[in-house]
Amino acid sequence: MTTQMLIELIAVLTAVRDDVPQVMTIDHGRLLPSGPLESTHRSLQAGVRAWVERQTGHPIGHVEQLYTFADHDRLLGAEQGRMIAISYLALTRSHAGETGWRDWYDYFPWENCKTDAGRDCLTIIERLLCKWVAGMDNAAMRVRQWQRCVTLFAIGDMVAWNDELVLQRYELLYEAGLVAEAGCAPESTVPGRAMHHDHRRILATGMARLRAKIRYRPVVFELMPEEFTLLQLQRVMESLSGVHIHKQNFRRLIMQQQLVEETGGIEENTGGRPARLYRFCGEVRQARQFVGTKIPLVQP
Amino acid sequence: MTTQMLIELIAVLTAVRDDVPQVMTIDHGRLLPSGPLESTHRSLQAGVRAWVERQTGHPIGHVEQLYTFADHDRLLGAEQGRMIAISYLALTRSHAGETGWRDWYDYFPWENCKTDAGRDCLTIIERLLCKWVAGMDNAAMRVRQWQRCVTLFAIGDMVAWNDELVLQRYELLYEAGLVAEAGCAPESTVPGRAMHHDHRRILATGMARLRAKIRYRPVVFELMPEEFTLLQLQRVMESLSGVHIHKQNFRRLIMQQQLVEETGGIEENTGGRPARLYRFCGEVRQARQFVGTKIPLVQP
DNA sequence: CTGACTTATACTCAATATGAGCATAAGCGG
DNA sequence: CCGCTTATGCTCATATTGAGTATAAGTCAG
Repeated sequence: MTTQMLIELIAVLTAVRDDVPQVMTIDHGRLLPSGPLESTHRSLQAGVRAWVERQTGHPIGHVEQLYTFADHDRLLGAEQGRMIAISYLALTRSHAGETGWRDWYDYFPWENCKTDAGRDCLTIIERLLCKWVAGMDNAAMRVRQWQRCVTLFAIGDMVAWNDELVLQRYELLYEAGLVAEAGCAPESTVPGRAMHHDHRRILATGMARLRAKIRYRPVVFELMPEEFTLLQLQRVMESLSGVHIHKQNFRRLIMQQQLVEETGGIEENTGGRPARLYRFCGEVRQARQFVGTKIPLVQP
Repeated sequence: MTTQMLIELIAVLTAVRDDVPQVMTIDHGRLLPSGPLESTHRSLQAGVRAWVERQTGHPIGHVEQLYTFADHDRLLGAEQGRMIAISYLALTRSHAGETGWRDWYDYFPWENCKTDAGRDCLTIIERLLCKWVAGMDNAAMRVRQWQRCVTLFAIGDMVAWNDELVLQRYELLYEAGLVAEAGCAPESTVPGRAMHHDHRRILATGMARLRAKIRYRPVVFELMPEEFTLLQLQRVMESLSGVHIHKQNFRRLIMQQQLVEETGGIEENTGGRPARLYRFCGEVRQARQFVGTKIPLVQP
């Protein structure tokens, strides 16, 4: 009846360096840190921590579960039984000169619509999707799938770009055969680095979760240094979400939510007027544990 | 190295009957439908569907993953290996005269602050928590834990009740030794039915997820009949969230989001003026797949 | 048939939140 | 000094939200 199971733990470990969100990888950027659950692991989280630290030498902070997979793809041979993957999102602060870190947007250039490179990538995608839809037999199907392309990739500015749909966009590209993981020809592939197995898909899940979460929980501060200026905070939010923020409104919102307090320090190297330094209010966070970090996001 | 694993699938199957949210149970309300993942199951979701239908005879609709557990409690004997539980939230429509359905609030009476019974229960809890905190040695700990009680249970109306913190509240009561699952004496137990293992905790997870999700995704309609009046929709939202809604504002929000359309039909048995019947707009939902169902919730 | 009571539906109004921009401050390098 | 940068304070129109009033259209008791 019950077959033997192999449980794999996979981590999307994220940090921000020089305003660029990064993910920890192994195998030259082709795999996320991962390994089987062992009997010595006291819990799933402990197992994730153990594997990440063993493979990358990097200790991790905040950890939360993402998703558990057991797809057809993950079926091993009949003798070995089934494979189940439990994925986690982990956040951490600095990382001076460690290897294994890669930019998020090396894997998902189209998610970085703030930059010209991202917009160029979206132009390519739009063309390829158009071709994909045009090649369908069924007219109703064509309409339906084009509608999907339009909403997911905000084609033709009838729909606004939704930064949280990272996974849905990746899955559409996969279905359309435009990513290397789908086994397509290199010339019809969208820009962006591929990964082994379904690790890029898991990375997409983690990015989506983080983009969603920074909007209603003060998790950004897990990625910030102890002291920071408001512009630094804003740049981190922008790079994570891939969307511009109106500076004055951002400050207003952060201040009125009382998530940060002045340290009294001053950052001089701003390139302009010196900026006040702030720190995250851990105490207030304890008291009103469940407030959000609303951010005024603006379209590019 | 790797030990043998037993994967258990657990479902929080929810429906609404007569404006009361209900959960499907087995073993006289002491367990959620559950069973081991078998090699015949094509996927995890398929396994959940199979177990629920086998144990309850009820086919299920919308399914989404909740959480994967592998706590210490779930460690089997050294020979058998470890046990992992993957829990799912499932939604379904009607259920005429089936057995196994139990009210949510039989297990979590304090979550139903709309009713007098719920408010009475909260009074009892407040007293018991007060006693629990008072019995602590460490003064700093006393302050910290009382702060936690105040925010989670909205004691003393400095903090507003947050209906999404179902799990956090249950965990606080567990820590305080006020629920039967914590192995406490029956006389110092908070009202509410217990369950075997950690199934009540999993139910709390499902309730919290659903309460959170109805705010930003049109999932309520999975629980509604084909046609309904706006008051019926409102009552379902209220009973799920356990919070009152301002009637006129609710209508305004639902209408302006264009989530529903008139069927042309009229419901006569309202006890007052007859009401128009509506249906969920599936087509619009397809087009703008990712809009939310904002609801204007009001404190009691 | 009338009046009390129910629910349905339309509309108003004030308080707040949000998006966008202006203005001034305070550093830099020439 | 000027022109550049970023920081920070403030205004203003608009949108969203919370709360209430007003009216419509049924039921039921007498």
